[in-house]
Amino acid sequence: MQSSIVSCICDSGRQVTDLESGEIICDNCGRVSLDKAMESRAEWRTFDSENNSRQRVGSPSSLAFHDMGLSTIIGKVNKDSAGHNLDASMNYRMQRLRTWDARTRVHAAGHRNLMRAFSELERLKDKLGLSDAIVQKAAYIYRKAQEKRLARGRSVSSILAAATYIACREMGAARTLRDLTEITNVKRKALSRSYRLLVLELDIKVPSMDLMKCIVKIANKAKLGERTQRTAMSTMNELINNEIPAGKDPMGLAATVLYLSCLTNGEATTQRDIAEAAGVTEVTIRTRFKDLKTKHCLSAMTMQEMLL
DNA sequence: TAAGATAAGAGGGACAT
DNA sequence: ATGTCAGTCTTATCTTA
Repeated sequence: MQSSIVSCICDSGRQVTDLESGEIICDNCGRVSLDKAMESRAEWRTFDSENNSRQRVGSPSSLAFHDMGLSTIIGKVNKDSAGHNLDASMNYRMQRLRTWDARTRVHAAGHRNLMRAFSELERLKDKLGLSDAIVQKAAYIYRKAQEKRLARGRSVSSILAAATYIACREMGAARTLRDLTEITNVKRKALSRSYRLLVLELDIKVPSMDLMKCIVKIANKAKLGERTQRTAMSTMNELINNEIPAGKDPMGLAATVLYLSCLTNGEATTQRDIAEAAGVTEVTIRTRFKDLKTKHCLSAMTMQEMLL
C-alpha cells in the first residue's frame, strides 16, 4: 500500500493506491477512483492553433477491442498517396483487397461476438470501478473462453461476468459474485456455473479472496472506525494462523470478525448493519460467531473479550 | 428493538454405484 | 451418468432480553 496525496470527493479522505490490484481507493469512504480509467483512452491534442479543432492522434490499443484497436481500413478512393488515379490492374487488386478486408474484419461471427462482449465490459468497468489491468485481464480470459468454444450455448453476459470476476480475484480486488450479479442481468446460478466452467476448462488457478481486503471493504461500507478495523485484522491473522477460514465464506467470516471487534472496542453497531454491508445474512454472522466460540481457536485474551 | 434459535430449502462437492 | 450424503448459506418465523 502506498499513500498519495490526492483528495477524494468526500471531505476528509486521502487516497491510497493499492498497487496489487491497480485500484485507487479512498481510505475514508472506500470509493474507487476512476482517474486511472482515463489513461489508456484516446488522446486528443490540438496542433492547429488557428481553429482549435481537436484532432485524434490515434485510438488506444487494448485487448478489450475486438481487433485490439489496431484496425486499418482500406479506403474507398481509387487514388494513390499522391492523388493520382490508379491504373486498371492496381484498381483490380485494391478491389480484391477491399473485399477480403471487409470479409475478415467484422463478418466473422467471433469478432462480432467480441465486439458485443467488450462494449459490455466497458460498462462493467465503469460500474465496478475496475482498473485497466483488470479489464485487460478479463478481456484476455474472455478471448480464451471463446477460442475454446466455451461460450456456446451460454449467454455472452454470463461468460463475460465470470471472466471479470476471475480477473478481479486474480488481481486481488475484492469483488463478490453478488457484486457482479447486481450490475449485470446475469442470475447468480448462471454466473457461478460459468465461473466454474472457466476455471475448470482454462486451467485457471484462482487465488482465494484476501480476507484483509474483505475486512477493509466491509468496514468502509459500514462506516466502522479505524481502530475496529485494526482489531479485526489482528484477530483475522490469528484465525488464519489456526487455519480456521478454510472452506468458509470469506465475506461472512470477515463480517463476523468485524462484529466481534466492534463489541470489544465498544463501537455501536448491529449485526444487521454489518451483515448488510458484507452481503451476508445475520444468521451467517451468528453461526460463524458460535463456531469461533466452540472451537476455542482464539487466544485466551480474545476469548475473554468475546465473553464480556 | 436487537439478538438468538430453529427449520426448511437451495446449490454444489465428494464419493459410490 | 446418476444418486446420496455431509456441510454451507439463505430465508422465514418465533422467542427472548
